[in-house]
Amino acid sequence: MIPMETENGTRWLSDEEQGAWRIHLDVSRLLTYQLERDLQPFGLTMNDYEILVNLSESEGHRMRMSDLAAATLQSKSRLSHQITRMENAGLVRREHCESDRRGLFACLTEDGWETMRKVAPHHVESVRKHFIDLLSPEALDALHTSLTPIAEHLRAQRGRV
Amino acid sequence: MIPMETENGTRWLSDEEQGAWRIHLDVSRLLTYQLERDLQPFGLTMNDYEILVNLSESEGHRMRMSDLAAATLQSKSRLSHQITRMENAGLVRREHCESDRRGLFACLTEDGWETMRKVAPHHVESVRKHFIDLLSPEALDALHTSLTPIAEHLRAQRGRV
DNA sequence: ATCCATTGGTTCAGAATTCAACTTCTACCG
DNA sequence: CGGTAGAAGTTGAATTCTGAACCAATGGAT
Repeated sequence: MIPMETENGTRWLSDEEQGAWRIHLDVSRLLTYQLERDLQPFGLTMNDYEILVNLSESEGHRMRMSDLAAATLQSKSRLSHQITRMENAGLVRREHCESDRRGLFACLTEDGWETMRKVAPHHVESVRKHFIDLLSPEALDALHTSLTPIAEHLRAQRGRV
Repeated sequence: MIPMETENGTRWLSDEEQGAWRIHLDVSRLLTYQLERDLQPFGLTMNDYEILVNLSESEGHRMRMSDLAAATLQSKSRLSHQITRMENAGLVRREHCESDRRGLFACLTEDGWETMRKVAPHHVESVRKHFIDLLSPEALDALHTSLTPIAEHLRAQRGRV
């Protein structure tokens, strides 16, 4: 399948390409919309949840702000605001780092941990219902295989220029 | 592959499932980040661009606000603000609808159309570079096939409750 | 030791987004 | 007809996000 070219040399998308692209866009938006919605009854956003996950999977239930920002693909600024909000909600606490006096840890509080334990099963159920369980194991595998290089490519671009 | 169960009955995700899920999340975020970035030099956001696309593909280069909101998966409120901004930027104009006096059309202006023609090739190139061209035709096809039912499912949920 | 370029993080102002009124008009029911 | 439920859009206030400017600490160079 050779990409169509036109006068100005643009390699426009074929119908198949368009289709794949648009469906990817749609799914990612619809999905975050739905997951967000399923999380709402617990008073959490996807953002909140993702931070809880990251913290609860880390040593000592804490992470350096920068690392957390990198892990969640957010700007430092945004994360800072986010953590402030979560701190006010009692889910998280800031702690100083002795080895580097500029540094701060975001630490899961007891409350944050409890929230996590309570919410996780529902979230997983939600992810299953709206995504995982709608894919055959082969499709899942194919997805993983074909998306991985893209993720790598994009991560590499990320810092650049 | 049987989903693992634990005491409380939660069907946690297997490693493969986790992997597929997380990569999907990452790709969709990294991708919008990158596309946004590639559009920035032209003074457009993805949102702006998507609206231009929708309008330029419609009869008479115009669409009813509601339809546009539905097509772009935004709330009416958000679209309204968005169109106001684009109107101020001269890309779009609001026009009354005679058949329904509540209704409004968002119409592409000459400027909007020109912008579209100028930017589209770059955007397509960007989509190719960061997504399409990194997928084999088979992968593309598989993606389309496996994502379509998900999109349908999510669209069906969308209105519900 | 002293610079100074970098890193880690916050803050502030401006822009975008959400959510809940609110207005106007339509359509339908009795 | 008259009344009213619902649709189409907008508005405004509160929240979140972005990007740049900023401060403080670090880690090398010299």
